Amino acid sequence: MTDTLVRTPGTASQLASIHMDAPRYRFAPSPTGFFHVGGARTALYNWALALRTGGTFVLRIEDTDESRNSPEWTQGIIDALAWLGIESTSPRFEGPYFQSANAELHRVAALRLHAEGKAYWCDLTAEQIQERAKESGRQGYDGYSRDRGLGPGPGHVLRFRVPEGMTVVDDLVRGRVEFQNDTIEDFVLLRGNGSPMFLLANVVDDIEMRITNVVRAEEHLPNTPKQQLLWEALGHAPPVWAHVPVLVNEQRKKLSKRRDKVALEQYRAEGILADAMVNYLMTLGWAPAGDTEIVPWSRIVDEFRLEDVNHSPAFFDVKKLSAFNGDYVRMLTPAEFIDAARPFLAGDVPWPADRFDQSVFDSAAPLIQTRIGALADIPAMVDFLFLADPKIDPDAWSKTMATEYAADVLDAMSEGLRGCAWGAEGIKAVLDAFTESRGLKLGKTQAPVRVAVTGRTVGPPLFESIEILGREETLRRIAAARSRLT
RNA sequence: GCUCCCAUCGUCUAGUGGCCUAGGACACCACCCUCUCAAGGUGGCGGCACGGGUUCGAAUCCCGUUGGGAGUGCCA
Repeated sequence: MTDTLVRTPGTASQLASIHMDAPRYRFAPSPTGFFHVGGARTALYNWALALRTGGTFVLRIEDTDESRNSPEWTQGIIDALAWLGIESTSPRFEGPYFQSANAELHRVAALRLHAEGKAYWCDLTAEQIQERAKESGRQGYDGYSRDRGLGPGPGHVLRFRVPEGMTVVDDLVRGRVEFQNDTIEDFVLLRGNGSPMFLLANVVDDIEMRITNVVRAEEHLPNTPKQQLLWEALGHAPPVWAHVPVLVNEQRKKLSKRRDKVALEQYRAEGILADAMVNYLMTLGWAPAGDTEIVPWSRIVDEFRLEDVNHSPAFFDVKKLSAFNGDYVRMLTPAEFIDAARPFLAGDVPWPADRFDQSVFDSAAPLIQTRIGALADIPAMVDFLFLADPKIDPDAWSKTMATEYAADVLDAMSEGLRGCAWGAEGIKAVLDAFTESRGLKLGKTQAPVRVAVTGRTVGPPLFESIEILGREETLRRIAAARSRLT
């Protein structure tokens, strides 16, 4: 790492050159134990941009808060990014860096600001600040220690001396945003214990890592003038800012882990395909050209532009995600589908592990591929193939077996299936014969058979299912159901 | 409260002054297909928050109102 930061407050030509090199984007999550879908979208935006500009995606773990630090959480972030297609082995990828590793650098920068008169020490406690605010009727810190000339000491915080004037943030998605500096309080750079605050650490790291483009969620917009002031105070031209709208729930509140399902890992565990998640996330706040939103990543990389990102918050709609996923599941080749299903057929499944037969599943797979929203729906759709006895749904039973032809259709199938040619066609012919002889509809007569064999009224096509199940087992199930009818 | 952001069908969006009688997708409804359920096909429902301007002309530009949201820590 170079130390462009601490030494020289870059000359004009240096500043210019920073922005002429290939852009450097960054994604700077704090490790919190799970990966937020909002973070996923931000990461994807940065990744797409880095790819299309020939730039770099820098991953920095913002772990300066002790309570948010755990090595396995960092691994979780890297795994989640990899799942999204953001591979740490890519030449476009850099990091992970750890903010905590730069703590000394942050302090040096803060002290330099103090030496230059751009920051000052303050000994007021949070309570004292509150009291003063209450008395004066104004909010926040009032700059009490600005000219007291205090030095460092136990419990003394270092505050940034916000200059007079106005700070203009040029934002690629927001446009020009103006902040009057007198609405920005002298914020803390160094805590009473000497440790650096996020705002400082973030800026120092960005400078240190030669970040040229900061693309992050809108919630950081109010921080931006402070950070820009810091960039300038440290002698550098600020990066190109872009604040994308936040993701919200149905109440239009920012997605929070408390009330909303936000963990990427959870969607993954439910069998949302990575491609579907990526595609869906990219359509929140942005849309590809044309009349379909289902587009390959390569097209997204070609077309995505921050200037086209919507300005208002987007509702993270699980239903639409699921629809996207259904599309992606159906796009899979049979072999790909079987492969994708694999993790969902072991472990917590409704059948005993030793009864599972991969080849049986393989032949049933095409029948269920169009029938699931997420991969986790698969077991419930094929459980009858691997259970010793089908799990009979009571409602399905009472509804279908109460018909006056239920016993007869079971008898007819029992009889006909014994000698028919074994295949969906032959099996269907048996039921057809009975159905016609009674002047009924196939839709009616198949129901008792389906319940007897699979336990449910809905499921994959019956005749193919029976074919896969096998003659002997089918006959056994039909007989079992028939005997229950007395 | 203060600072900032935002405002097109229920939702995600297209739209950058005339191609808009506002397009697509999800959801929903109907029909077709059909052994159930899906998938697929066809059609339907449904929107420029409101009020002023500017303009020959406004969803598109300006102002205001209203309504949402974010931030407001010695968290990140």
